[in-house]
Amino acid sequence: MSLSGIFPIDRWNFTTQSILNILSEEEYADLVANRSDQKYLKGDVIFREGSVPAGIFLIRSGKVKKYKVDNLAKEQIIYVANHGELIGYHAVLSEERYPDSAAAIEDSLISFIPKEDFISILHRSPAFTQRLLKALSHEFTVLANSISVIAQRTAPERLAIALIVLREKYKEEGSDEKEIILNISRMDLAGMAGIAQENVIRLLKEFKTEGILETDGRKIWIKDIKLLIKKSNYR
Amino acid sequence: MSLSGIFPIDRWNFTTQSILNILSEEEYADLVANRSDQKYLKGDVIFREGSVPAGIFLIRSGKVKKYKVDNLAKEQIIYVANHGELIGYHAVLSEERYPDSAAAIEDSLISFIPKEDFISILHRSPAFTQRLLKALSHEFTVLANSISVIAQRTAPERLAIALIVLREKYKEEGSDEKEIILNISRMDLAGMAGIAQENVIRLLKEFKTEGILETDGRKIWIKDIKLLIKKSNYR
DNA sequence: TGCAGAAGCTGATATTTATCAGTTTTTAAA
DNA sequence: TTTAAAAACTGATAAATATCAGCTTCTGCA
Repeated sequence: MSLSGIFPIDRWNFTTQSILNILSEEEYADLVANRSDQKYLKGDVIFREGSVPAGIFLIRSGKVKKYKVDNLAKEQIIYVANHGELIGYHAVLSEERYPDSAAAIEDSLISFIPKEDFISILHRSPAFTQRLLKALSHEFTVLANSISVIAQRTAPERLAIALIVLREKYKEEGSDEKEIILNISRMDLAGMAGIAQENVIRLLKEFKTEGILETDGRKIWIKDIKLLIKKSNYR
Repeated sequence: MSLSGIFPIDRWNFTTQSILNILSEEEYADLVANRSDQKYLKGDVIFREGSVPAGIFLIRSGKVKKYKVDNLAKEQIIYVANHGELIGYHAVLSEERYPDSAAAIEDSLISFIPKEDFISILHRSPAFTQRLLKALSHEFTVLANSISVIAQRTAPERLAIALIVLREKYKEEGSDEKEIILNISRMDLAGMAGIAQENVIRLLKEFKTEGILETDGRKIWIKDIKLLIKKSNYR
């Protein structure tokens, strides 16, 4: 599933969206039996780096950024998780503290699942364990890819890549592709691409004059995905 | 296990060194029954990004870099694996092509294990599967950490961090700490820290005048680890 | 609807880092 | 032990990006 046959979009997504599908109805029911649902407003923190995990989170609706704050500097966004995805399970599995923080980038509904229930299903379902093993292995691809991009690409390329990836995440099933609107702060965009917020704005303006996108306040509407892919200089 | 109580060295290492310990003697014997051993000279490529995996590799002796080459640009080193570690298993587990390449950075002896044997043990030993799940989850910590460092640290800080991490990898059990000698090319150092090779050399010279290290040809001898940690500016 | 705070945006400047075009030193093979 | 190739190193310059200090426009709440 490559975007326009050029951009390897599968290299940018974890696959936790589908791992719960492998559970039987009964197993799924048991997994979520003791869940507690909570609404998070845009900007609300879900968990913080360094704290001890008590369970995992299932994003029912909304979008969540996973990020690290180095020293007192700006945030680096590691990943943007969408509805249907699990977050916070790494720390449970590795028996460590959270290596990163998570916060809602739009209003989100999120289920908390106690770690005991997660571990219990893991022990009960070898198929689920295998599926998780596969998902975690794929994450290596995604993260290695990010490392290489951040280290080797120029700022305009990184911003273009961030926009392409976000566009997929904001794409709603069935709706007209031309109507995809990114609703994300310049700060978060800067955190994703690893560049200064001021330069994000300057680059967006440049992209605008090149006919790649339109903006309206914080909203970004990608008009020409082919041009954007060209800008990203991928492959 | 933090270095000098400051630098979180555990954030830089995968844990595949110990995952085979969980196997029974019989399971281990079966895993390596059909292995083939091969010697790789410094610089030899073990597998290449994009190729189809046929098995996994166990590093018997030596050191291996895992890296990505973006477009035609320089290599970005994702990880340096030491003797005792497994490599190439992500692609087998995720049923994808290799997301990165691997090459020996010193003469190494490496066992190739057919993927069927690896998968077979995985199905046979739930304990091994759990251990692998834990190891893969820990990798998230390591890679997320790398992303944040590459995106947010200055060149001297990144080089200092690379040297600290390498020092641990070159530390031989039991030998005098003062005698640790890094034998690594400036090119590989540049690939690890994500900076130009010329600047690696300039920074090394700077570190030398500050009394942090000594060099002799390609060899680097870290004289003052405390000063180096200070240079890395960690925490 | 007015208003305050947040976020978006701008231009000027400083800083960092890469690039280029070499020279010198090291390494390993003949 | 010579010697050619590779790697280490140097200085000058260019390019990319961050920082700073401010202005403007949104946004949501009273």
